[in-house]
Amino acid sequence: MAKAERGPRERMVFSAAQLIRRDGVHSTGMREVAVDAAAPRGSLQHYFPGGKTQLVDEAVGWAGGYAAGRVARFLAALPEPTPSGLFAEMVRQWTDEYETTGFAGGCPVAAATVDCAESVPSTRTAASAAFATWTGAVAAALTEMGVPAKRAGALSTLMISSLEGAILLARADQDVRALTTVARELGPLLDAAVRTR
Amino acid sequence: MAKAERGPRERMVFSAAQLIRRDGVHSTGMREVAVDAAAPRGSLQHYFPGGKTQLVDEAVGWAGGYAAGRVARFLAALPEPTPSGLFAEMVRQWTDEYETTGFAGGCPVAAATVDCAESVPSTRTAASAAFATWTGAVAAALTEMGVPAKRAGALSTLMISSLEGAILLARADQDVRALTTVARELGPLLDAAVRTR
DNA sequence: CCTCGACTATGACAGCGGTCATAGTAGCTC
DNA sequence: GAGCTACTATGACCGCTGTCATAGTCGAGG
Repeated sequence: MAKAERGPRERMVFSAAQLIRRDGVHSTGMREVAVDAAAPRGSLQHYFPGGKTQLVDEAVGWAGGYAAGRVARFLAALPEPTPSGLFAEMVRQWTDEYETTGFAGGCPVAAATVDCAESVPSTRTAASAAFATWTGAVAAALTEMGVPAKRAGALSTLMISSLEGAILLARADQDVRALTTVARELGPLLDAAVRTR
Repeated sequence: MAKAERGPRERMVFSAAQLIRRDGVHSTGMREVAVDAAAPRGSLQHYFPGGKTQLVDEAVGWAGGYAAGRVARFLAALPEPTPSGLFAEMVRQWTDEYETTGFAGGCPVAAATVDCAESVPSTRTAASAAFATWTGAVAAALTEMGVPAKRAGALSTLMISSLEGAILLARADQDVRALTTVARELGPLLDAAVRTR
């Protein structure tokens, strides 16, 4: 799972994100992260002197950047990009994972929000920033497709909200139906926002 | 916070739901629940021989029933019920709470899903059931408003997905904007599904 | 009064988790 | 080779948590 080429520090951040995604923040131990990343335990305190909080915050930030990067890649890959097409791709990433590898993981940013929003201010801030970079990427993609700037922000919020919620439902039900439903119902609304049509 | 009239058992379930809502499942201790419920610690093992798992499962179930009950009450209170009006009320419950008492709490069912979906099968099932009763109540309300049965199910999934996601965003941002945005953007789509119009 | 069941009250325990302290190694520069 | 820095390696500690065990209270029924 952890790609070997990266340095141990980045591997630990990556592993932390993966484990948080699956078990939540509190159930993910530092030792567990080190083992999963095939990194020495002593490196934790060396690279993350801020302790677990710092590691979690960086994992959340990493996830935000990763999600934004995916949006950009989707946009580049789609032949004729439309809002509904983008959303369908975002949803498909999850349905693909759930159908092939099971319903083990959710969104790490959501997990951090649920577990730390009230207790760890810096993590709450990190989650907010992660959501912001993600929605920002989506909004930029929408404007590039011809959606007026003002609505692009609102629609990106709607897209990511319904995606996050559908992920929750899908994991609870162990069924991708919520995800496919959301994509189908929201598609026409999204495409209707394109300016010249 | 805990209403005094109820018995200690119900108070503990209620307190568990409240604490889980705020701190997540794993960060909520049994002793803490007892204190919050003003219940004796010894009663935990008496009323919940299944341990923490049983308590959490019941708290999740309680939350599902509570959410469904709210839907029914909204429906009865609205003079001329429309899908968008129902959704606006569902959202308003959260914006009201956040604006008056702060962003301390999220949805307990979401918290249980994030923390236990992979590790505690019975809790995952309980969360699925809670979501099912909630979506069921919303779908029933929609059909009563004239939405065709098939779409009512899909729209209820969409409504709850986007509500749950918006709750996450709002908590992370400490700003109700995501909630109000979702309500505004989704309103017309929901009302357009009413059969005779 | 005695008993019995429901409930309450504590204390102990074993496990685990994050963090600190300390020491060791590797590689580079002077 | 001395010395310095970056990184690795462990062991110990302390606090917390869920759970178990045991004992106590209290009210109703016989």
